[in-house]
Amino acid sequence: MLDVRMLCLATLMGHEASGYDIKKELERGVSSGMIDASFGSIYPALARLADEGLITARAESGRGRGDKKIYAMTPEGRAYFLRTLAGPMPDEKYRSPFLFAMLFAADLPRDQVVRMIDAQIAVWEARLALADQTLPRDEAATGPRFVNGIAQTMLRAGLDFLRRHRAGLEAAAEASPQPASPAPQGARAREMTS
Amino acid sequence: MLDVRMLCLATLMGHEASGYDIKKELERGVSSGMIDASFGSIYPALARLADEGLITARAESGRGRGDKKIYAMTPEGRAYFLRTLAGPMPDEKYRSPFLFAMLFAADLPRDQVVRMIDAQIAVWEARLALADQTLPRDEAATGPRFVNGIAQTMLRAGLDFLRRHRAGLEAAAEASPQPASPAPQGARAREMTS
DNA sequence: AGATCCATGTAAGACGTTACATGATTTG
DNA sequence: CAAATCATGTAACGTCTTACATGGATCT
Repeated sequence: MLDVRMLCLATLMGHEASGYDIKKELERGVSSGMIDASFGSIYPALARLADEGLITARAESGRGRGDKKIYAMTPEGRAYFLRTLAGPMPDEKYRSPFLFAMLFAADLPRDQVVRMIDAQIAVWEARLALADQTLPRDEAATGPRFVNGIAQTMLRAGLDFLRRHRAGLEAAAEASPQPASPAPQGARAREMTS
Repeated sequence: MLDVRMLCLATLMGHEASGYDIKKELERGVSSGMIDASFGSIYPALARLADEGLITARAESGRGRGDKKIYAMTPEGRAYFLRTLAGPMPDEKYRSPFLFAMLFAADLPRDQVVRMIDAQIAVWEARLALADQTLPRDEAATGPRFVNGIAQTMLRAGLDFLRRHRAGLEAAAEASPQPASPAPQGARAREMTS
C-alpha cells in the first residue's frame, strides 16, 4: 500500500475533494515532500475507487467555474482505509540524491560539495518552515501534530549537522586552498569528519 | 538520475563486482534502506552500461562456483558518474508508511498506534546499529562517514521523539483505558524497545 | 537427499510520470 | 487580450518488481 489509491483516500478522510484539490493538498500539505502524485495517476485512481464503492462522486457545475467532480468517502471506504493502515506496510524508503552524492564527497571538488550542502540546507529549512506554518494550534489533530513534530525534530538535527560540517569545510578550505571545479583528479576533500 | 544505473556505477566506483555482489551490497551496505534494486533491473542495467563502454565485463569461471561476470569501471564510466553527480538531481523523497499511518493516529485504536511506534523504534534502532557497525575507523572514507554521521544524528533524534511519545501514550492509556478494537489477536512482543 | 546459497538472465505486469488534448474562468 | 489557474481526462512511455526458468555448489 501507500500508493495513489491510499493517498486519495487519506485526503478524503479529512473532507470531500475533487481530483484537482487532492493534487494541491499533496503538494502543499503535511505530507508534501513525502509523497506526490500526478493527475495522470490521481484521476484514474478516483474513478476506480468510485467504481468499487469506496467513494462517491458528485458533479458540481455552474457555480463559478465549470464542471467539477467532488468525491467523498463512503463508510466502506473509511473501513477499507483503516483496515489497510492496520495491515502490513512496506518498508520505508528514504531516497535522497543529496546523501547519495555525499557518499562520493572525496571524489568531488570541494566547492561543489559546499554548494550541495548549502542547497540541502535550503531545502530542509524550507521544509521546516512549512512544518511550522502548516499546523496551527489545532489541539484535536494529534496525528498531524505528531508527524509534524517528529519531522521538525529530525530536520533540526540534520540541519545542525550540516551547518557544523559546512563550517568545518570552509575552515579547511582556508587552511589549504583548493582550486575549484571539474575534477583535478588528485584532489580530495578531507576534513569532513568533525 | 539516482536510478539503477547510478546505483551500479556507485558500487563499482569502490571496487569491481558482479551483479549478485551489487545486489548484496545494496542490501547490507551504507545505502541500504535508502535505495534498493532487484536482479530484474540490475542485470539489464549492467549489460547496457557495458554496451556503452562505461564499464567492462570479465568472465570468471572455474574457481569455486561456476560462471560469474565481474564488472569494472572504465575511465569514461568514472567521468560519466561524477559528471552526473554534478548535474541536476531530483528532489529527495521520504516515503514512510509509518508517518503516513500516524497521520491518522486519532482514528486508530490506541494499542495499534503503540504497536506501530514500537515497530518503528525497532526499525530505526536496527538502522542505527547498522550505521554503527558499517563504518570502521577508516579515516579516508570521508563521504561514507559523513553520510553515516548525519543518518545517526537524525535517527537518534527521531528515536528520542518516539520514545518520549510512546511513554506519553502509555500514561494516557492507564489514565483512561481503551479496549483494543479490531482483532485482539494475542500477545505481542514487547521487549524490543530497549 | 534436501535446503540454501550462489549466479544469471527473461517476461509479464504493476505503477507512475510526461505529454497531449480540451476548455472555461479569472487576473494583470 | 494574454497568461495563469481551474479542471478533467487519455495515451505513450519508462522504470522497477515479481515471477519464472535454469543450473552448479555448499551445508546439514
